[in-house]
Amino acid sequence: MRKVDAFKRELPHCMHMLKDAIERLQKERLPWKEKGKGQKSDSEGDGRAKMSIDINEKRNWMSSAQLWTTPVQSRGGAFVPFKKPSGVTIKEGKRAVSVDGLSLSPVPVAEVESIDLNVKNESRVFVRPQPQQPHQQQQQRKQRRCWSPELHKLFVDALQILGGAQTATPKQIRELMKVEGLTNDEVKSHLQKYRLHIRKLPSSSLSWYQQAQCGSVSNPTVASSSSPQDHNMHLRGSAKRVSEENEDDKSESHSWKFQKRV
DNA sequence: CTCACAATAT
DNA sequence: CATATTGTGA
Repeated sequence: MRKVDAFKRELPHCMHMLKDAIERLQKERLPWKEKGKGQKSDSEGDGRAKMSIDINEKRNWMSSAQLWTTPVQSRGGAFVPFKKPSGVTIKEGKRAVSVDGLSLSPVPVAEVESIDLNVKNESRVFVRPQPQQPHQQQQQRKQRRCWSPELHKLFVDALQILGGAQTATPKQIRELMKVEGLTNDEVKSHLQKYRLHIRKLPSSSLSWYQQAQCGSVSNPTVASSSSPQDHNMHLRGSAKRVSEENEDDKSESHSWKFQKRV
C-alpha cells in the first residue's frame, strides 16, 4: 500500500509536466492560428485549443471503457460477468467509480476543462468526452459481450436443437437461448466464429471454447480461499465420443437439405 | 507482433 | 442471414 503514496506524489508531477507541454504547444499554435479571422478568440479560442488538446490526450487512455458488464438475466449466478485482471497491477483506484451510472448516457456534458488541481488520487476519472464532434460516428464500439462457458453451452444446445451449426439461424438461436439482453448480432458473431472453428477442427467442438477470455481466466477465487480441497481435475475424457456438429449434419442431412426452413 | 474474439460493415 | 473487415485485448 505504500505505492499509493508514491503515486500521490508522482501524479502531480506528471500532470505538471503535461500541462507545461500543453501550454507550450498552445503558444506555438497561436501565431498561425489567428490569421484572417477576427481575434476575439481571447478566451474562447484559447479555451478551445486547450480543450482539444486535452481531449486528444484523453483519447489515449480512454480506450478502455469497461463499465457495465452485466445485462445478465435471472438464472442464479453461474455467470461470471466480471472479468478480473489476473495481474495485481496497481489498479486500486477504483472506488470512485460510483459515478459510472451516468457514463453511458450520451449527454453532451460540459466537460472539465482545467486539469490544474484536478489531480485527485484516482488514476482514472473519466467523464466520457465523447460528443466532441458532430460526426459522432456511432458512439464508440459496443462493450464486448462476454461469452461465458455457460452461455456458450446454451448456445450449443440451441444449435443442436436447430439441427447443427449450418442450419441454425441467429435469430432462432437467440430465441431458443432465452437469454435476456442478448442481441442477434452477438449471436450472429458468435455463430460465425463457431462455424469457422468447427470447420477447422471438426472433432472437438466442445472444448475449443476453453479460453473464455472473460469469466474465468487464471485465478478468480484465490483471495477468498474458498476451496482448498478443490476437485477440478475430473471430466475431460469421459464424453469423448461426441462428434457434435459433424454427426449432426450428417445424421440429419437427409432432411435439412430440402427443408425450406421452419 | 501475432492471434483470437467480438463488433461492425458489406 | 452470410461473410468480410475492423478494433481490441492478450
